[in-house]
Amino acid sequence: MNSEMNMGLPKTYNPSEFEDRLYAMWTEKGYFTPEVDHSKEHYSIVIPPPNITGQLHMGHALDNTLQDILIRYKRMSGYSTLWLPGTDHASIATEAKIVEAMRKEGLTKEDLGRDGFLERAWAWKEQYGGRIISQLKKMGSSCDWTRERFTLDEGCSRAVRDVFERLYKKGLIYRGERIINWCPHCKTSISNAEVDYVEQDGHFWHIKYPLVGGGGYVEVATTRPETLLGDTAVAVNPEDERYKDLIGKYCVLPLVGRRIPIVADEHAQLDKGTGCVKITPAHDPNDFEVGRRQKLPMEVVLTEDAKITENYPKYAGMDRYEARKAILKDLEEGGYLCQIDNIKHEVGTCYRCGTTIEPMISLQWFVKMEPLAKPAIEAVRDGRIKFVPERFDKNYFHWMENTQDWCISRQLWWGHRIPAYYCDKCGETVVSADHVDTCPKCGGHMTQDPDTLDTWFSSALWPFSTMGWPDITEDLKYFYPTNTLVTGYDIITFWVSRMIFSALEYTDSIPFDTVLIHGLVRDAQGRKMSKSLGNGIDPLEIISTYGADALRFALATGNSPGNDMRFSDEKIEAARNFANKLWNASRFVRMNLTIDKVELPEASKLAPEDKWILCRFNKLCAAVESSLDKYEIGIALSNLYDFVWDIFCDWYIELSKARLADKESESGLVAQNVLAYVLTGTLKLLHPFMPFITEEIYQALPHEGDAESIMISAYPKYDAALDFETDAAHTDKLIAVIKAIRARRTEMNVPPSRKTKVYLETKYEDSFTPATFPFFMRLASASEVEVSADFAGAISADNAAQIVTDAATVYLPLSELIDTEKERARLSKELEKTQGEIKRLEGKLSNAGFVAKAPAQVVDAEKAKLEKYKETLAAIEAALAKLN
RNA sequence: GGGAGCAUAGCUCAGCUGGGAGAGCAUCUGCCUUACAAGCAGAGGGUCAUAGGUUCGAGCCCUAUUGUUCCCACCA
Repeated sequence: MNSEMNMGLPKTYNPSEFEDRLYAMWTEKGYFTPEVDHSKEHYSIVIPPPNITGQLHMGHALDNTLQDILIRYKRMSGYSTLWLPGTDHASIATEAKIVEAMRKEGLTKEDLGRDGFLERAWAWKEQYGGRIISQLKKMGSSCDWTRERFTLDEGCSRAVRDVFERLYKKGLIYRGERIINWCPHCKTSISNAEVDYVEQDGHFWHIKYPLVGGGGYVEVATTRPETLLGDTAVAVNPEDERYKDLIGKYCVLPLVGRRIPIVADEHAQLDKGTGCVKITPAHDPNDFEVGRRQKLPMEVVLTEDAKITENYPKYAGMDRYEARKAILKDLEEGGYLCQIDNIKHEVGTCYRCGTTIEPMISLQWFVKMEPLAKPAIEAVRDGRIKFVPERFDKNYFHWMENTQDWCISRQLWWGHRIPAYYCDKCGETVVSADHVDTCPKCGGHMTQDPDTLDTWFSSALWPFSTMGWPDITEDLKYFYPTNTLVTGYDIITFWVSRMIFSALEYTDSIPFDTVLIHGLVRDAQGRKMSKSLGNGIDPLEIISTYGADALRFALATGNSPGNDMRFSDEKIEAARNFANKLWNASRFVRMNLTIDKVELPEASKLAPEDKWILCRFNKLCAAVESSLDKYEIGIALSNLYDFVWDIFCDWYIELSKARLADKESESGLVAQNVLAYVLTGTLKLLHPFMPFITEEIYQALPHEGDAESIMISAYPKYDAALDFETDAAHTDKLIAVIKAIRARRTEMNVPPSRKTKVYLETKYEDSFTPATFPFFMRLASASEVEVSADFAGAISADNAAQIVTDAATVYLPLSELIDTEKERARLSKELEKTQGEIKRLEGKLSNAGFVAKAPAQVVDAEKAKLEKYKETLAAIEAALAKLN
């Protein structure tokens, strides 16, 4: 074939040559931007907005591959499809990054001031915030970039202020002094969800607190001895007989000398430690509660950078760990330290920086969760929102049912500033979405709260804030609620649950109906990919060496919802090989096409193998659709893989070659049309998974009368007219016989170059018409073929290998290679095996319980199997008889 | 302490509502058969973790056990 015939398809598959070009073409044509078309159903997804600080990693690659598959599938299936992209301002992460960069220049936040800092932050966002977006484009993500949003843009900010005001007025947002998780490194509060508990080695220090007035001591134990400075009581359980007499008495706090009461509180457990607990209300969440119940004073001993306060001059200014050492030394010298245990315990750390968090008493803003959680639980319980796989709803329920009030204020500058204003003069608090300058009460000047909101507060509004809410825009009316949310199980609590209660509260609607959960992408050894391990695989490098389609294929194949997956070189190579296979099969088809318009010939003109491939293709359409509708993306893709490789390439293309020898003949033209029809359809089915290669090939194939781009063509559907099941059975028999011949020849070490005559003894002569003879010559090394219902002794069994299949008995005249004894042994073995099967089936069918209780179609299938085995048995017996 | 997942071929994993186990890679054998050696044709390899149970029938459902991973929880 010369190269002009091969328009648009170079000999080697080189994805980097066309991927960017096609993406630019799609964008230019505006295919990613949907119409608000009320005659169509909508399908929408909002992207989990990546952090502007982020670089594309395998997690994003997987998440976006899955979303793009769904979006492209729905788009081709006739929905008006919106995939709304954007990025997250990521308050802590971004601020930390900028502060770090400033530190290198010798600058602090305070040096720049709030406005100066924000200016710098925005400049940083302009410079780097788009990086991840361009990386998403390399993946082929068909997001509507004309609708791109940012959690800190004007619209999202307005939604945030609006929600804050509403919740405040409803009493669902309040400000109060609570124990919060404080990160001494980030110097901000963080929510409970942002605390990671990691196991660490630690100690249990047992300390004696002498009783006032002598008469001994109480022994308490702690993992954080430095908090001793803040103790304002010792608690014992009211039921504890050992300490009954001590309740109401006082002990002396070692090193400090403060008199502290011994109180009775449920918090102290009888069977734990000594039964006495030191109470530090300002630095421990439990103790805080005890302090409230017992009306204990609160003693703050740590500053916001976790140093001891001025109140304790001996330790003032020491870091918490320095202070711990110093205090332990002093305790020991004072004879207060009585025992040290080594323990492993879970220590709370900041999920961003890993610093051990410090529980602190602090004035913060909170969202009251209980009233919001209730309807959110209900929405999942009654099935309006579905998790895929379902088991993740347990996670969700557990979190929602036990969630505590959400601390939303952060001591950061980069983020949504809290829309609360305090009067400088009278102290009045006003919460308002609009800026407030003067106090409505006294006319004094009002100052806005300096704090900003938790990043997740704005992410929680993402599905509707991005569509213009609180305005009721056309987009909101048409595309909201969205359909599918695709995300990893690691952010169900952070994000998914908060979107659900937010949407229900503010928009009176669910935000999406399905949450598709995927797992983590791990490395080849199954380890989490992480910066510190340095085992991360860069998706962009994978794209540049193997192509985006291969990456997408590797991530989607064999991936089942909710499960982690491993990524390895073998996997990506297998994916690339598949792309290459598809490429070459397409080249074959393209170079054999003389037609410039593809039309499926009428059924009467189709050869059996045409009907066979059409029938298989048709079933594939049904299987892919049903898998995709169930979010079984991995299964859909493996069906496609098998079809392309085993069915289309290994069999149909090979079978078509005989007729393509004369392309202009009627049968040659039929073959061309069927080849092109099935290939085009297969490309369409594959397009959501591998958008680039399918488009590139589609453009090289004739597609007159079809869409100008594969991405806006119609997704192939099951078509009853193509269900040629009975005709396809002929080709199934043909394939079975060819395979049996090949296997036998290999077993007997007959080289492919040695052609043999094939004698086919069969009662299915319809399946083995002379039109099938060339297949035996091409695919089974046949020199010629003869078919008969019964060769009746015309062939000597001593001179021919006998191959028994349920469709035919084949004789291969290979006289000098025949060892009668071996033949007999082989046939006897097959006989035995077949008899075993028959016995098993007969047993099953004579089982009254089976026949009575199994579904009729199962029983019928078993009966049919039995008949087949009986036929095979007869054929083997005949073959054996001939050996004698 | 509570909850969940996983355990299937040498490796990595599929296996949909129960009807005699599959793929990729690896291994072995033979092929440059003009789309593809990133390929073609064959082959070997599994008491589906263990023990019970339900069922006519269990990789699949139930119970327990073992190993493993993860999530949640304020254990002084």
